[in-house]
Amino acid sequence: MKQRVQTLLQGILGREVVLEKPRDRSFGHFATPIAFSLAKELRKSPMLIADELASSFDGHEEFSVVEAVKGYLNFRLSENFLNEYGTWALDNPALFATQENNTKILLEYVSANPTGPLHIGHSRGAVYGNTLYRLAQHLGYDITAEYYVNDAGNQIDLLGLSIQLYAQENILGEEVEYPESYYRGDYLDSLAKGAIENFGKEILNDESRQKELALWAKDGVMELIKKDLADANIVFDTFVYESSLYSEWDRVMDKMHANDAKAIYEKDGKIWLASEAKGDDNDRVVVREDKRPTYLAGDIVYHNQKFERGYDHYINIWGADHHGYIPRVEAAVEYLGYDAKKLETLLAQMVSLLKDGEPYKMSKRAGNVILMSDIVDEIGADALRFIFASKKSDTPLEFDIEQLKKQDSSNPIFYIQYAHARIQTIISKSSLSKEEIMSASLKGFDEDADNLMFDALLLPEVVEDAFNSRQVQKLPDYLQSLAASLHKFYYDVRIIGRDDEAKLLKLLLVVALSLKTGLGLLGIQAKDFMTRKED
RNA sequence: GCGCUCUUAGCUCAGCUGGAUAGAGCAAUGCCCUUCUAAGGCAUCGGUCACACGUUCGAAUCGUGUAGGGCGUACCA
Repeated sequence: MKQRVQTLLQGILGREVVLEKPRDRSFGHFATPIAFSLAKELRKSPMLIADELASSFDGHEEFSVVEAVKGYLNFRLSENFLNEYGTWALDNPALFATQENNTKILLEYVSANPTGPLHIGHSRGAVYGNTLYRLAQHLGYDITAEYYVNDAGNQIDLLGLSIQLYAQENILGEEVEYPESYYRGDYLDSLAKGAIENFGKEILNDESRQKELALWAKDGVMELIKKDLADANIVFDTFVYESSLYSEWDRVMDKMHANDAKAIYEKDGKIWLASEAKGDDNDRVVVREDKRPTYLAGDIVYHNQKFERGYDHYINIWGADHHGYIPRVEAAVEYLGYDAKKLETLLAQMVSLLKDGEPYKMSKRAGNVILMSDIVDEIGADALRFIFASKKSDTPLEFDIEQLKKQDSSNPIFYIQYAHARIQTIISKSSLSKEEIMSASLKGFDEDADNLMFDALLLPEVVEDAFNSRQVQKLPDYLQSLAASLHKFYYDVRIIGRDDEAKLLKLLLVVALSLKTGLGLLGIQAKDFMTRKED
């Protein structure tokens, strides 16, 4: 809608135009401060310029009003325009707010180590990534959601050890001395029991079999993680296992070397990536003295594989604690001969927790980890998703655990759900048939109704903007304000029994479509009915 | 020390590429259920947009500096 207006304006004015939404709706649907920037070059007052511009819009039927106010040029869209658009949306609900696009995107997110179930800190990146994914799909992008499984390295060995320790203490009843680091949690119980079934009890005391145990257990952990994700409506298209990549390491090193002889070099018995020349703080070790590749080596092979698979754009969503890692991966991508600009790394900032006003440190060792599944059980996946989707992902976030757990009706998600449910209730109580409602026209509304429809039809811009700016919180913000408009309208106007019942109901259907589409993009199902809250 | 990032109402956060009087939710106070679900509506209270300087017709927004917080600064992932 905005786009159409914008291209229209550019056609008429013959230049780029900044279009904004006036704070006060009485100024119109859209406004532009164009006259201010023209004032300087034309050496005329903005008021005068705006007046002249306004008159050049005579006879354009998309607008009902174009007027100059204090130098601003304000536009109001015409009834015909809004009626046509709203009716089209109701006739083509699946197309509403969609676009055509054939850009291929690979989105990697979550990628938590397979050493335990997801905790609350993972939720943020998970919800953020999945929301971006849904937005992109809706906008027509060919997007693939991928999970990189770090099933190699120390943390996997640690998983094996942790299962052994748990079993020794809790199943075999032995005295256990705990080392510096190990994992802890209820999930180890079923893994330990499963291990006994699979391998026999001997494996629990055999230090040399830790790796074997861990490699078996990681699949079980991945199942837990997948279940946590699925319970929050988060699904992946592909999983890539770090362990499967190292066989390609030599080929990838050769590739970098062929592109740039200085990319990789040996020093002190180790192999280094010359990332400093590409803007990193230091060069980085990729193969240690004992020939074991570092984590970076795995990531280089992984990114090479990503680029070989041939996407137009790559998005990684990482925890903010990995931000120092970006330059070295970009350096590697360039040495591999690819355009590092195609790789976009977004950081999901940390979630810090409070308990009774005091900082609460989750520690796997202390066993006080707040699991994502705890929160989903407590408040539901919808509420969890809404909380994280409505916060800007790149600012740190503080949560009081108790408040998080008891978030019920104070969560704005219920406010939005209720708006949708209210519409459904009215529709079902009306004696009018769907056909009668749909044949009405969305014209002749008073100002309040007109504004409500305009608000509902803004969804496409919000969706596009939320994705392009990677600021998914714009969508929940919008839905909340649309729900507020609806609630107010509901209170002010008793619809059933009015002369213009049919077209008001049709208007509400447009609002419902917008709410439902928007919620769907957040991975939340719109509700047609809500049970009354008990006091 | 260096790099990145953040600082807006009592709390949690919005505020789009500079634009019209600084916004929401929660909290606090008051009002509205014989009306399509009160999980709702209305009203009040609450801000030197961390601070300073600069750019501009115009700054919460851009630039520089200062203060404070977070993260990073691994041959850990």
